Amino acid sequence: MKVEKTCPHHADGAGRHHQGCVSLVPIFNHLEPGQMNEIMQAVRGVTYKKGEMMYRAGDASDSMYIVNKGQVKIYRLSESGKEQLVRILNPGDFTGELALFKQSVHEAYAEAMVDSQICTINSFDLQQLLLKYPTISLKILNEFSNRLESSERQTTRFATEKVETRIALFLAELLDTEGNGKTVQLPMSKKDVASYLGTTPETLSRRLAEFEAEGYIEQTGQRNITILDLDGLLLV
Amino acid sequence: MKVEKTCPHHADGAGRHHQGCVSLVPIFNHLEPGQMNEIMQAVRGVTYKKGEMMYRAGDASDSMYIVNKGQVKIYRLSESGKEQLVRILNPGDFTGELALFKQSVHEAYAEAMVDSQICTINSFDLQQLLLKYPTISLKILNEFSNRLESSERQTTRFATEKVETRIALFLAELLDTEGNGKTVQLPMSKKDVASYLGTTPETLSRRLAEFEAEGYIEQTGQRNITILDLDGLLLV
DNA sequence: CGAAATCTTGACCGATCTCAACTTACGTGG
DNA sequence: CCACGTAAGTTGAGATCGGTCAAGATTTCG
Repeated sequence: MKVEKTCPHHADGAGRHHQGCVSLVPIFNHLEPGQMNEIMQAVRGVTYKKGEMMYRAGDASDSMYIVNKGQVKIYRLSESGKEQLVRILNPGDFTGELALFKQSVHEAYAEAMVDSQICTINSFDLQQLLLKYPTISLKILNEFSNRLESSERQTTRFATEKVETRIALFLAELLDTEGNGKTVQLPMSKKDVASYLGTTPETLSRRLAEFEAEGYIEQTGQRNITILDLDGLLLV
Repeated sequence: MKVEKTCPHHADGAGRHHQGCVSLVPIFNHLEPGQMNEIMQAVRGVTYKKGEMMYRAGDASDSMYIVNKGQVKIYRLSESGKEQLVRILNPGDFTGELALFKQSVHEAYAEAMVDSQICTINSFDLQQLLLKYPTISLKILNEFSNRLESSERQTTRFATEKVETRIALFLAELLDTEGNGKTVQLPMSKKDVASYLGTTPETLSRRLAEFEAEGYIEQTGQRNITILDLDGLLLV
């Protein structure tokens, strides 16, 4: 649970670490070098070990977290205590946003899935930057738009589609997003996929077996799925 | 389907209509009069009759819509064609945001539930305003944060709670938001509530009848519900 | 190599959807 | 202001989807 600070930018010569960190963040990478430097002043680097929590539901929220290296999983607990995986952050993704623009507490949990390097920006400092460099706001607004769009799409799927269909759509999206030809690799364990899709590992396993029996897909290894008949899959 | 333009701001003396329109919009109402005038230059007023569509899924999206008077319902069709009500816009609320920051098409439908007055701002003009007055961005970011938060909360509920619990939570939230004492008034028909909660009118009707039989609530009229035992309701 | 986690498969049960009939409320026009 | 037609809401019966519990297989990692 211990948090180690890395690349403390006040230490001599350590600033370079931030260069790598900040410049790979989409919301900042359009700025000029001078502005970039100013941002680096506000950014702190932190590393988390696998399994460490970045924040928990109920924690006060006062920073934005940007993933520099590693992978972070965001999940929620429902009112009745069940866990649902909300999303996985990869390098360049950020979180903490929900509470950045109002005083509040986190509603979700953020856990490092592997050893990860995270950059944090204090909420107040970020607001100052946004006021000074309005283009950053547009970037963030754009990111929020996308996330909101996909969250509402997801909500509608949960509200109207059965599990079988949600799984098929998930596979189709994977194929679209990061498919190499016809094969997709699950970005997380099947257990986590089940949580993400609002079902159980048992049901996921059964449905995938069905898809395979019907010739729509082929499972090889534990995380690789070849899509044999995308159209058939989507007709389910 | 006919759209009538009202308060055309180029016509003499018609600007006053905008004053009322713009000033009641939370994202603008912190600005000074001079800035407000500039914004009014970019805003157009439009009225929609009950049942008219403001936009449909697939339409190109290039404006932000702000409800001045009336009520607008936003809903989606899932991949399999089922409808889900996403939210209801009341005066001061806005929509169209998803596509404002990237070229894209609407994924949802916006329909006037009653005769409504809407203010629209062209996407390009809005971006100029955001760059000029960064505080507007912060307001919108704040609004997006809230909406994202509630959308993800909703997703988690769909993913993990059964219908009974979702209904109970919905009632509890209504009570919290706009409850006068112990009585809530449904903001829409039960049919729409069912759609919003991702269930059917039949199931909603049954569960409410159960709640009533168990003494948690009392239904009077078609849209009024008195909460007799909130704790009992939430334990369901 | 062994413990722990993940994944799979089976059997069962319960929640919710569907279809259908009926009742009630609402809006329009006479 | 009432009557009618349409939409909304209710209630019942049956079918199905998906969750739970349990056992076994497989994988991973120390």
